[in-house]
Amino acid sequence: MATDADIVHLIMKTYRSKKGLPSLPPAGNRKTGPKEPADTPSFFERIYELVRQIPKGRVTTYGALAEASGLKITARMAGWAMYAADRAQPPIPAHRVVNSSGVLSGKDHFSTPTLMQELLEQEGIVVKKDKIQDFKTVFWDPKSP
DNA sequence: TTGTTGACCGAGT
DNA sequence: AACTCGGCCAACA
Repeated sequence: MATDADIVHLIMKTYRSKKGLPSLPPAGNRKTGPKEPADTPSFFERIYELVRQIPKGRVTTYGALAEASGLKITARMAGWAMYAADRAQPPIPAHRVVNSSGVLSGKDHFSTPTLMQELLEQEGIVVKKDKIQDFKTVFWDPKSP
């Protein structure tokens, strides 16, 4: 079981240096995306705040985050915020957010094709074919922590 | 202004 | 289980 520090270290590998902010695309597949969290009066920080509360070994969904935020935003907007997750400070455990089917839909945004799955497995979560097993058990609802 | 694009979702087939 | 489809809405071109 990895410590929080280990996890943060791994996630940090995907970060561009803070000073070189403009250099975004981690894997070269980023087309457009949200501006810096600070620019948008933001539900960004609100979402990130919730993501930081997800316990190790548990996951939640974009829709659950949107609903729990208390803001009028949709799951799509939560996903939009996660698009800039690598710029969140302090870092957030972005690997603990999956879609409502338990699929690792955001895995392409990590530094390697397997990093997201590896981080989850380190926390004891079983992933098969990009899908979380026993999703109901592992799911954590930010609305009722 | 309009059309297109997403780390989405739920219902339907 | 694996698809579609309509709704969603901020940012871009």
